[in-house]
Amino acid sequence: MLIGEFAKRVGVSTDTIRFYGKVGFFSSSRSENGYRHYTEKDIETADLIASGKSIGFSLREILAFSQEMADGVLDHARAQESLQSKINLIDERIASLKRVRKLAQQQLDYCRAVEAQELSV
Amino acid sequence: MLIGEFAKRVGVSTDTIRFYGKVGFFSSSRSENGYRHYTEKDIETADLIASGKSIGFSLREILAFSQEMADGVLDHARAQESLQSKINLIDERIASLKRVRKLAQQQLDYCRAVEAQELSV
DNA sequence: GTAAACCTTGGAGTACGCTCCAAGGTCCAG
DNA sequence: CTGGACCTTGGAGCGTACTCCAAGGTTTAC
Ligand SMILES: [Zn+2]
Ligand SMILES: [Zn+2]
Ligand SMILES: [Zn+2]
Ligand SMILES: [Zn+2]
Repeated sequence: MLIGEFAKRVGVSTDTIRFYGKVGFFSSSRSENGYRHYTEKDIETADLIASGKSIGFSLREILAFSQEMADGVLDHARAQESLQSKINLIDERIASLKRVRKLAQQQLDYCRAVEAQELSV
Repeated sequence: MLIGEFAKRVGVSTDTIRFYGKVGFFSSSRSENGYRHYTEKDIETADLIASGKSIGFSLREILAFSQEMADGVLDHARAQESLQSKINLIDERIASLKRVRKLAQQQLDYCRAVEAQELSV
């Protein structure tokens, strides 16, 4: 499919798609008139970009990750090491999020308690 | 304490501290010669910035959050609503992280399986 | 054959979060 | 009173991730 349809399907602008292409994502095949072509696999890549971005990875990190997902070319030891370190990073982020969540929850509880006290006085 | 000592204690550059100050963080008290002063409370703020950043919040989001943490001035209903929405956002991020973690884990398992098969052939 | 709806490139501009000057004031030790 | 280690401001520059625009080629539809 062409860039307009592709962009609509993945929910971003055509400019953004071209930008991702420059970074190194997608199959980069063109028809004779120069128009970019996108496949279902590119849709999966776009979904991975969305996921990665939503959890705070940079486009370059996501690119490296998606290349490890492709595997086959890379040697297994390297790919496994990289995937494992990515998993460790994710675990750290989850732990961080939980810490901040706890902080927010405590503050929320505190705020409610103060409010209740104010109302009872 | 002065900016140099403060920056060292929180582990960032003095430029970064001044930048955070411009954004709106810290107590912004100065001595007569114009030097910035920082307190233990500012250390806590800096820690909050570090946590917030590590989990993908922007400085403005962290600023809003830290102001809600201060509370007292704001009305309770508003503060509670905002804290709750922040907790919901954190929960979404945790869910996203877990999804990507699962993807990575599957790929890792797959990579190991392929490697094992290659060795046995 | 021309209008509309596509596509192309390049380059400029934006917001964020720094980072690095330059030029100069302040403070303290010897 | 001079050197060195602080501090100040302002402004430039940078990497990331877009976003917008101008100028122009292609395709399809009437
Ligand atoms: Zn195609
Ligand atoms: Zn409250
Ligand atoms: Zn002080
Ligand atoms: Zn493998």
